[in-house]
Amino acid sequence: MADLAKRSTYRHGNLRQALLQAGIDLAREGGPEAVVLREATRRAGVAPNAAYRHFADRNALVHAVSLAAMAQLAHAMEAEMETARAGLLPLAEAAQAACARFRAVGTGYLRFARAEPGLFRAAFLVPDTMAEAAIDTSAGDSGLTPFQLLGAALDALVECGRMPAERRPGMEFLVWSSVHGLAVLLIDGPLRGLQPDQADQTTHLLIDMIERGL
Amino acid sequence: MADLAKRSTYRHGNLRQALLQAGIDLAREGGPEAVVLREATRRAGVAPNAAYRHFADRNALVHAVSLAAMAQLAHAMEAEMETARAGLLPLAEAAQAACARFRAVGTGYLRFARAEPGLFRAAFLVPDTMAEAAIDTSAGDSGLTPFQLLGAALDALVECGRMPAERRPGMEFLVWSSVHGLAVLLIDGPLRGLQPDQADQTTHLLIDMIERGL
DNA sequence: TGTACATCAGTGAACGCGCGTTCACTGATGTAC
DNA sequence: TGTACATCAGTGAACGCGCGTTCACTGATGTAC
Repeated sequence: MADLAKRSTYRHGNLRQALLQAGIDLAREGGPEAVVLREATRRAGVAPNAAYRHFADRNALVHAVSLAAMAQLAHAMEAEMETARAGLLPLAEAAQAACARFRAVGTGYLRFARAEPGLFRAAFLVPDTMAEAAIDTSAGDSGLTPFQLLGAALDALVECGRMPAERRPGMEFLVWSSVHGLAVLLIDGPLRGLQPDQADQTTHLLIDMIERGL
Repeated sequence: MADLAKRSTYRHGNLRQALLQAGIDLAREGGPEAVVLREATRRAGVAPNAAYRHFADRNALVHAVSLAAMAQLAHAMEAEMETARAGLLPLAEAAQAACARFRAVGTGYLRFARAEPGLFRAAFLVPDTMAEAAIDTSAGDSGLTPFQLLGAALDALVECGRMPAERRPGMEFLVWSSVHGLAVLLIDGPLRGLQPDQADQTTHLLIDMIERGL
């Protein structure tokens, strides 16, 4: 940040934060495997081993970057939901609002994946083995993780009768799979050549298909 | 293969094939980034630079491995389709057969991903930028790539009236996304902790959801 | 059928690279008296 | 208010590692005469 240039003599001040930010930048540019300890210290203007005052090893830095990336994903989804909410007529019925919210969850997810593919990939290192790791510091302003945002949107669909309650259990995994798959194919996979408007269109069609299948 | 041990003096005989096989083994064990030129030559019992007689560079080897992995994926899907076909009653109607075939495509895809996660990941380096790269040497016995197998299964669903024709265009991308996403979440992502039977169950539910959404 | 020769698949040694990590250190800062 | 001292964030040099790749070479094989 501003600190990076300012520092002329040593005694850095906020090296941990500077290293984390450098790590985030690296992940943004090249995904999680591009988070290289030495490069992070270079960007922070510091000797390579200084990093070990703040992170146990490279893995600890990557993990911190991953958590930050997950939080950014949550933010992007929240922003998309807010945009969708604001676009509704004041007296929209509950069902319409729930649908719009659900679509915004998916749209926000895919928007972030396409805008920040490196961070998106970095975000998916963190849940160490279980989906239960959703209770994390990887939340957005609302305090919810991306996974929880999706769950809440599905709950709303059930409440307003837009989706049968007996299908609700486990449904977040199915919806998540669908949206995540498109994200991966778009940013890493064989669909990476698609034009932005084609990608938008495909996103729209995918969410249509999911809605039909709820 | 057998050659690997047999070779005592040099003049290898089939070094290209041996290197490719070693590369496939490496990808199986650790994904595409584990395909290391030097290790492949070690396994083939040959000096590191000997590889350059048969592959332009490391990338060329990885690419060949990736094509082979894609072909194995196609094989797994074909096998699953054959199993499904054999399980039908002799006089099953077309709609039932088409559904079974469609489900087998998805099930086979996910089965391969879970059985061979390293190869599965390696397979997805190959389509260089476009989905058009589907016309490749990455086909199975039927001569069809995984992508084409899915397309054919969808065509059959349209023909037997199980799916509206106007939704057919582009549908393979949507179905592919859904199935691929679950594969990624199961092998790399937050769902990697699921028990095999839970994964089976989720696979089943996902394909149910897709069928409803066709 | 025998000999000279070109080919080219493999050898062996070496290169430069950037990485993560460890070591013994130094000197500015904050604290106790 | 001034001084002695412990703390600890950063330094500088070095390590071993495995990688991809290049070089000049050698010697078995297949071919032309």
